[in-house]
Amino acid sequence: MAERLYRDIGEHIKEEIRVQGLKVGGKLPTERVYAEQFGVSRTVVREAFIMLEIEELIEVRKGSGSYLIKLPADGRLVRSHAEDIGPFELLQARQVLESAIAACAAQVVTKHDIQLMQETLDLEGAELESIEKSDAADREFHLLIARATQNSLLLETCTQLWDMRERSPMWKTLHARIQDRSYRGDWLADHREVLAQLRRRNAEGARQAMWQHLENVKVTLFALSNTEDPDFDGFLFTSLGAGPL
Amino acid sequence: MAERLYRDIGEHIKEEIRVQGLKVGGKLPTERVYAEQFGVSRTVVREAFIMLEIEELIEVRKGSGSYLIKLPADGRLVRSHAEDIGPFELLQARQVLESAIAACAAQVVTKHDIQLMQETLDLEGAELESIEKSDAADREFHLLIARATQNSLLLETCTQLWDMRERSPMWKTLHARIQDRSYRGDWLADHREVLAQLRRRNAEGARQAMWQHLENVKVTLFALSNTEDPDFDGFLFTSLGAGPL
DNA sequence: TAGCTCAAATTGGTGTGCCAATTTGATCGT
DNA sequence: ACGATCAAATTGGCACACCAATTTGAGCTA
Repeated sequence: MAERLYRDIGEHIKEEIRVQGLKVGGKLPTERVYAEQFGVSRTVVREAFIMLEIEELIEVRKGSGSYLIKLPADGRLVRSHAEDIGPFELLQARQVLESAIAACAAQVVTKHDIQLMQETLDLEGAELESIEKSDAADREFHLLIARATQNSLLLETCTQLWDMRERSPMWKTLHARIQDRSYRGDWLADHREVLAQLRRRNAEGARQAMWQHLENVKVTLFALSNTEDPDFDGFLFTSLGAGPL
Repeated sequence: MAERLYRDIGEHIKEEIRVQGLKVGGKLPTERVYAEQFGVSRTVVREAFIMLEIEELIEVRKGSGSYLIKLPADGRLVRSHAEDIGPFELLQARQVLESAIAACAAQVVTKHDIQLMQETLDLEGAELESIEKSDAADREFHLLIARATQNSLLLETCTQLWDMRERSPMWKTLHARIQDRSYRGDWLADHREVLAQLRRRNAEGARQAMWQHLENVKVTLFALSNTEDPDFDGFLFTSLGAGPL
């Protein structure tokens, strides 16, 4: 396969770097040198360099040369933009992070925040039939909690976690399955419990309520993955770890 | 801004994809079309396509065209906010999130993880004089904890928080101030306490040790901001909120 | 001798042309 | 009318040539 030639060259260059023991900060051979060494045009080497640059392995300086930023990983560690993450891994991360965020929010939440959350849950309850609407309310509720911390980074983190859901094509499949069920009612009850704890300014209670909520979601997901076609089973178990609290 | 032209074009193409609502699986305009549209050569567009390909946003098929694999995330979110975020807000977010991550890690940490952390702390202790070295060890220790959860999203989140530090010009100022002091020794003791709790697989202990560590860092930061020139005072209080636990 | 200047060499940046794989659709045979 | 075939159009793959920024060092000057 002559296709994706720049990838082959890029991997060869990585190997070359490893073998020759180039130090971080050191200078790589020039594009022309590699071009001759591998018997390809400089264009291809340049493309390979771009690949290494995107992977944050090298830095390219016009008129000077290219320099090693960090040693290329042998196996697998490059993951600048979190990609193929399974729903379980995502849910576990949300469980760990959002329960902490809920505990934080409980200590600084305002009456206004509480009111907004209440309205959102009312909406979620009223629109249980509409997947679109109740799902939007679901997301909104979680983000309102993060917003209540008044820390933009926590809100940002939470937003990223939720955005990641839409990016995964797998989530669409799960979505379709959950759609047929009535777990949404259970989850709404979870949400109400979280809100109740927030109302009482009970940090530990909010943490545990949020933890339990996402535990329930995980269990649901697990049940779905077992009872139906096992097309995406390998997908689920990227890692489990971490029990409650 | 003639340098790194392919990056500009690549970002423009991402924006184009978002704006025009191209569906996943859909076909992108050809390299030639983009070349004309942006007024650059096809070579540059090709490089931009390679960038998107490395980021796993598109798939390039010879003789056919390029196809969207998933919607590009709006990268402006993190980066645009990164500038406006004060050290206190960042530290608070780290306190909330990293303490939860530490609790999670305590439940699944392996002997090997513990060993790596121990070595990192030994290094941190040995290099207390070198700002560079001990700071790198500091970062490494925190990331090792996140890595121990075996959840790539938690690691990713933690990494983003630390990367944000470098992005803030303010942190350099703080860095220079802390450099003169010997808080590093105190923080190393904090780290050792966290590691001790992880060794005992004590989730609650790890959570509180990490919380206390970052509380100490916040206090240090606060002290520095009061005793010295008040140039960056307005900078600090973006939000405080959230007490311990 | 130390330092400055500037031109040549080095190195990455970009544009153009042609090649190869794929797709498309018109044409021919049944 | 249907389908197989194949040639032309489309599209990405690659090489080469030239441009621009940077570095280097020889030679000049103080």
